[in-house]
Amino acid sequence: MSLETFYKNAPRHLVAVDCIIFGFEDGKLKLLIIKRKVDPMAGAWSLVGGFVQEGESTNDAAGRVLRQTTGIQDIYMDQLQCYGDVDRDTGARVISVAYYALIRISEHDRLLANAHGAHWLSMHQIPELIFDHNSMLNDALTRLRDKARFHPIGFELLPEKFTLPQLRNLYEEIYQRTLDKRNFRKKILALDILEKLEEKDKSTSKKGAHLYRFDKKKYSALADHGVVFEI
Amino acid sequence: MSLETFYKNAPRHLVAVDCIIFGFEDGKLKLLIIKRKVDPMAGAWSLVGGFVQEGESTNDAAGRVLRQTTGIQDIYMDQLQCYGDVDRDTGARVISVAYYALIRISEHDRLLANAHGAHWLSMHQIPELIFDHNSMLNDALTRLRDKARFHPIGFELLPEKFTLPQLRNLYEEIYQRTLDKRNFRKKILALDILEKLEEKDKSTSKKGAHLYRFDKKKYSALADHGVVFEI
DNA sequence: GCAAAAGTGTTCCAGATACACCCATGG
DNA sequence: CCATGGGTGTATCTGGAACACTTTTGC
Repeated sequence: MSLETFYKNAPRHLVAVDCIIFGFEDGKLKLLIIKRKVDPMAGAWSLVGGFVQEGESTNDAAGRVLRQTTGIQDIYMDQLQCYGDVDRDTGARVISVAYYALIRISEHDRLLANAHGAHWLSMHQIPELIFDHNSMLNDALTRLRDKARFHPIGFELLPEKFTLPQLRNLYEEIYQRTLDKRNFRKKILALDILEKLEEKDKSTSKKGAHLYRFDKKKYSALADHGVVFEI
Repeated sequence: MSLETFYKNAPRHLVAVDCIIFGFEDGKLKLLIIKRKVDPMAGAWSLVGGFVQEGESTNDAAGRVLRQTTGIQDIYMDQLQCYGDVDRDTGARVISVAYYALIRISEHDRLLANAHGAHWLSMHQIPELIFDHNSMLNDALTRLRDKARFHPIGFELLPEKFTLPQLRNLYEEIYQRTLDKRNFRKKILALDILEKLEEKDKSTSKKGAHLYRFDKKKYSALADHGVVFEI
């Protein structure tokens, strides 16, 4: 078979990306979802997504979708997996590549998000989503937990300065269980990626909790190599 | 935007599946690869793959490709991830979904494989593969190791009856390090998924090693729930 | 002065690791 | 009888888990 016929005879498909966008705010793990604008299922809740364009990699497509919705770029994003069932999209046969992203809610453009009809909802408020988007979310949560066991990705969700109780709270949200204060503190400080600041955050207690910042160099070294970071 | 234009205006893409097919034979972890039949890169080594057809899910496509090449079905297979770079295939823009499979070499159809120009090569013999197939293989190896830490998938690669030294050997191949005989034996037997047979395999020693078979019920319970199975 | 959250060490236990000798048998 | 790979038990160490009281300060 010639090159021509090999590629020319193959069927072509619509390919989309869908983004599971996690954030952390008010001590809750949240998800950014939108009201779908087009039929079928117009008006229903949906992950943010879009079609992969000609000359655009799937990674780039996911970055673009995220940027268009939240206004930010250069954020943590990983491919989850491809969803390729024939009938998953009731409007047409669409193969979707799902990505999950971790963003600092404080740093994103709320106005832009609102303009796109996007909303941050905490995990227990998540409604029925269109198509297989609830499955995607579940898979993303599983992946997030797996990933967090060996990589300190939790930091991607926090503002630049944060307190240890905040960080612990984040992991409690991710794993849906309480964590021992002392053990958590011990383990996290042992990683030696945190810089303790003089400032305190008194918003949640009279005594105030020390603010920390992570040491970007040490942090990225760990993030790259992968650390055992069981909580 | 109407349903019509939303889906109709979106670009369509060639979508392929590529399979990283692992096997285990003669104490070596092996990979099934073929000589590519079409240009570009005709004659070069390649993973087995094919285009996703209309009305065919990506999972089904991977199953079909595997069946066509090896003659077997109902085997362990998982999606690895999607490879979506624009220029990854030099013949055309093709988005590929990679799958990895674990098969018992003894049970597959060698004649069929040969007819397709397929060859089993052990890991250290793997040549340069086309496109991004070497990356896919590396990613699959990483995934295999991760998966094997918590799921007893190693069994998928062995014949029905196997000896403990064989099983240990398999894990040594997967992890590329030697494992302590006694500790391995202790841990594997503690899982309580093995049935010891009376027969011995004397092909590798005068004394002979006991053959084992795994208890399918207990095995699948573990495989489903996921076990901590650190070696 | 008291309520409310932050911060701090030690003990215990389980599971991982390290390690050396005897066994069975074919040649 | 000996070479070869199979099979077995124990001591040690490390890291995770459990656990309660003191500190600070705004009200």
